[in-house]
Amino acid sequence: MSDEQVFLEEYDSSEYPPFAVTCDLNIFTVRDGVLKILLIERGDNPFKGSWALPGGFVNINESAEDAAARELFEETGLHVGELDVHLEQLKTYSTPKRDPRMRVVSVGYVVLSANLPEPKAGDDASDARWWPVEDVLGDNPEITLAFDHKLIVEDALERVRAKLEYTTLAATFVDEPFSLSDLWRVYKAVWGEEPLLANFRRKVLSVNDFVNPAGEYTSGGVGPRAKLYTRGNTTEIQPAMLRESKQ
Amino acid sequence: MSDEQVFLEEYDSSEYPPFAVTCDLNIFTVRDGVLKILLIERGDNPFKGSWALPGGFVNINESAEDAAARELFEETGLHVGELDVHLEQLKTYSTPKRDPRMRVVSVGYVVLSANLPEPKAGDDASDARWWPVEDVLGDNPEITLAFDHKLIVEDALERVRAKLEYTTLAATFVDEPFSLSDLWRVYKAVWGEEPLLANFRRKVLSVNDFVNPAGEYTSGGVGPRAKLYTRGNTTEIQPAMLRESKQ
DNA sequence: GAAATAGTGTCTATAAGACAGTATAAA
DNA sequence: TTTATACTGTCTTATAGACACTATTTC
Repeated sequence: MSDEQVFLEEYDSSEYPPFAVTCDLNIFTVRDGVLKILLIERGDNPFKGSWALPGGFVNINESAEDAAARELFEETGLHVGELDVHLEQLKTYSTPKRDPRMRVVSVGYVVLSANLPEPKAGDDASDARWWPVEDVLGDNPEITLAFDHKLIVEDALERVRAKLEYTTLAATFVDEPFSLSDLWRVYKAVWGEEPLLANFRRKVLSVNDFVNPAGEYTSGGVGPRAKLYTRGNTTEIQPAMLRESKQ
Repeated sequence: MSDEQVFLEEYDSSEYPPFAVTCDLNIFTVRDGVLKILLIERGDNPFKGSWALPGGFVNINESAEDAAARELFEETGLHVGELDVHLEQLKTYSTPKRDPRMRVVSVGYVVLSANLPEPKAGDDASDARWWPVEDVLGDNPEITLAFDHKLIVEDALERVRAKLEYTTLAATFVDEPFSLSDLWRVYKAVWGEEPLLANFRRKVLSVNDFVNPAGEYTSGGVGPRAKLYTRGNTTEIQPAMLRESKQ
């Protein structure tokens, strides 16, 4: 046995402070032109009756990313790796009293996905539903967030807003095929402000492989038929498309 | 006692997997026109003789940020809150076998600071020194990184490079007062490419309150006296100053 | 025809890339 | 006088903002 192997055999890890590690998922979708986030009403203490981000404990033999992907599937049926599902790490939250039960460090994640269905009630939590992000972060008295989850949602929203500026992630929010107006409504919903549609069209079409013509057109509705597109393979928008509030 | 208080009194947290939580610091400085990172040679197993990021265990009653600030002070004498010290969370690393001793989740941080002194050897680690980042990430056989620290340094470097594009953080790398050429050399060292000096000057001076004239001029050296500046209060550069490789 | 929507074209302002050119100080 | 450095100016190009305008479809 090598020196290092002997060391590891004899190593006693019990002297270090034990933490629980969890993941919290900010799952966003755009429905009816509104940015929404999936929250779960807590059926148990602590924070019984408050709303919380979906998530859970990281198992001893999995990474936080794996735990996040697992929880995402359990909660929504979505698989990471599908083209219209995006998962990324947000930030880690570790203030000592953030969970009154025990010492918990939580790794936050952001998930974007196209038009997700209404969650079926009574799965494992007492209630799960899509909330408009505006209600969650505003002063809607119907909803109180558990733990430090309001802070986490604030960080997640800013991350998503910023990412639409310099990545093509907006396209993960729409079902294929989509029109440029569909994509424009995503920006409108996420940013809470509307780029001028004519300039928006010019920008999107000028970014190579942001969207590709699907060869189809819309039918029905008022006005001319809109050309439909599918998602391209480019991930970055260069130069960025800036929010008005960032200029 | 309230329902929630009773619940917390009776709560048994022992059923959840115990993790150790650490922080790892990527402490960057620019010395002699070269971007350098502080590494510590491991005197003990595991990875004895390899180089590792400074850091340590998060205590049960402190946040990961507090632990990072504490370790930074222990390692360098720097206090977070000083004007030329910047600390920010990078990312959390949690793959199951990343530390062979035990299950460790590590929160990575990035620290930027002006021209730091050579660390005094034989503090608590067997050896501590500034390594050129290029050597650390290149194939210099003199240096092997412990754990997944090479991956962490790669992420940290990309973070710092990106941040110089859209923030004024480059100024935390220079001692006050500084000339525009000093600031330009920071960009050159971090990016590994040089923006055209004339255009760089125009850009920096066009960003309101990026730098402020100190009213002084350099003395000595070849050529005309350079005007000196101090750091301004603006944190964002809008529009960003892009690397050539990002265009 | 009115209204909503899809899409085009153009004028202007801003900012960056490229680079020429002037001035200053030390060796 | 040569060399390195500090700094200014200008021409061109790329891009975004603003907005007018045409075309198509439903009611």
